[in-house]
Amino acid sequence: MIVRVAFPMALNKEFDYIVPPSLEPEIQIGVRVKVPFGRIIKEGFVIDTFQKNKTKFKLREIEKVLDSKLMFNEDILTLAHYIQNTWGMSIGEILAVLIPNYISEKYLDKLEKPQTPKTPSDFELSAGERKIFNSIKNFSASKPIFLKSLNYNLINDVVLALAVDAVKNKSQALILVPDIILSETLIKQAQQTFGDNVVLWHSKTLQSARKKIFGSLLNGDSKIIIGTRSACMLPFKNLKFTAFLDEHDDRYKQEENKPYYHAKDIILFRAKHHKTKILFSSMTPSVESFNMQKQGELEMVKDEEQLKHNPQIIVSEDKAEKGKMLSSLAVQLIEENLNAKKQTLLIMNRKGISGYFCLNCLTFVGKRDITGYKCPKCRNQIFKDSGTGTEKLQEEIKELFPKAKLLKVDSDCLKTKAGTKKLFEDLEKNKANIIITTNAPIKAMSFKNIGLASVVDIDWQMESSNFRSSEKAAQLLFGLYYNLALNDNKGVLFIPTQRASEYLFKSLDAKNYDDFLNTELDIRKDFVYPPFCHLIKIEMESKTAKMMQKFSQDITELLEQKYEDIEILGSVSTSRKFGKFLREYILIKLPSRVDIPEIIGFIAGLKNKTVNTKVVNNPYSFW
DNA sequence: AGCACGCCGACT
DNA sequence: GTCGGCGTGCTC
Repeated sequence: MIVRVAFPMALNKEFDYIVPPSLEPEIQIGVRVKVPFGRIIKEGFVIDTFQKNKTKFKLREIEKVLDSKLMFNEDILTLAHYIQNTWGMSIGEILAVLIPNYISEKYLDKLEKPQTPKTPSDFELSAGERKIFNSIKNFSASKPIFLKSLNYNLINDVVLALAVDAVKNKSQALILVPDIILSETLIKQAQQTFGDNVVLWHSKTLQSARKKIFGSLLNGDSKIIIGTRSACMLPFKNLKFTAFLDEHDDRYKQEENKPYYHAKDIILFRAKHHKTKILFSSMTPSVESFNMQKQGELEMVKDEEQLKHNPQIIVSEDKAEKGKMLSSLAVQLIEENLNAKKQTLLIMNRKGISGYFCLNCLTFVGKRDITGYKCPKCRNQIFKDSGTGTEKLQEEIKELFPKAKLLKVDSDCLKTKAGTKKLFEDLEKNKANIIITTNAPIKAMSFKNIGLASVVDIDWQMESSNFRSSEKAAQLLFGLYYNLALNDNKGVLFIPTQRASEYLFKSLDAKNYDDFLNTELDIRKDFVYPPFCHLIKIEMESKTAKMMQKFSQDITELLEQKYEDIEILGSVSTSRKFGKFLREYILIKLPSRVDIPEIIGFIAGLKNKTVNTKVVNNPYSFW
């Protein structure tokens, strides 16, 4: 017998070996083996078996079979092939991601018969919720369903009811959320109803818990998994339902580490095998989903929520004084809001610093690499940064409103349960007067006391080179607007901008998100951006600008020669330096989703010693 | 990706 | 002489 073995290394090739007759009974697709590889012995995954040598090579023999239980099944192998073709990684590397070393044989041995699911206490749905639940249930699994609603409680109730309904038949349901800490309400509600059969999966889930979850899923237990994006790759046995809450959230795309997958693509692929019903929900749908809806690729279910009041939206071109962040109108609005004993929410995303101060003599030394740098005045080597945008804003607020209770929410605070809880309590109990935050957890926070919300640096967000920047800005602004509108207390949304004539602000002024989506879609079509083309990004990193330039020229020429109908943008340089490395990227526009594996493979083959590359299919980040 | 071979310069 | 720099080529 011959086996095909995939090694967990960045080599897009598999290797065949002879199985000595004594080991044949132990061999199956899904076990790991020890084999001679060149001069060394390596561990690899058996991904195929044959009777005859299909290669021109003289094969060597495997040395040892490492597992008596399967480490992966057909479903996971199919998924691995899909990931390889779509996101470009070797099968062995992908399997190493999908089947981490925490599956121990011991644990798999202990598996029992599938547990019989506990009967959930019947889910209480209101009449309106029941209607929506039924209409979603009546759709077949052939198209994803979009639940458009402004009511978080309704979405949670309906999604949980659908999940509970799906697992009744010895199957599994997955509820994906962008952020686990901000999904407390949903999790508590799920646990109350379904107890131990609710399982949480996120980056901080402990190894011991992961072992249990893996074993349990492989065992086919009925579970409702609530998790962040990586949960889409779990070894489900019979996944009958998947929900994407806040489907427009970019955190469903992984771009830092390989594989650079999008959870939606993974689930859409796996759904074919599992016959999974897919539900997207959001109050501000992504442009991609909106287009799918227009193309008839989505079933639409709308919940017509009555807004409690109609917040005033002020889009203002008033400039702040030089060196200041707040215009006089902004100051006036904050003051009025303070007098009305309501909370002010100031959102600011700019994290960059403008430079460094010498800690000894307070000389400003500008924005520079301070490693080993000495202060020109006092030769001191210790520096402090000038503070981020939010810190400057904080100083300005303190000066203007010394009596106001100020709460600064940094992204670190939102990473911990305690920090998030404290923030929500402070908001709920009206402990803070002015809240400054970098990214607003608007979905989970209380707007009960908020009378004024403002995004201080929306222009900066929109100036980014990301073609999705308008969309992201719109989702933030409309999200704020809807949340203000869902509360009784006559909140005001204040947007300082120098681009008030942009279509985003026209749609915002008209309080019409669909209008924004329509315009945005037209623009994407005119300029040929997704969903009207497919993008591949090649990131390059090099110490020398010359090598990088040559490499990007070569790559562009080769691609243009080889493929018709493609457009190549760039290279785009970035001011960001990583140590001594310069970074640039090239964007490739493909007319449709054709030939992606081929192109990714082709690019991967264009290696250069002095230029490191990273190829990202369907990129979301552009620095 | 690893790993070895092999061809060069610069040290005990 | 030999230690080590990295360019090249191969692994079933």
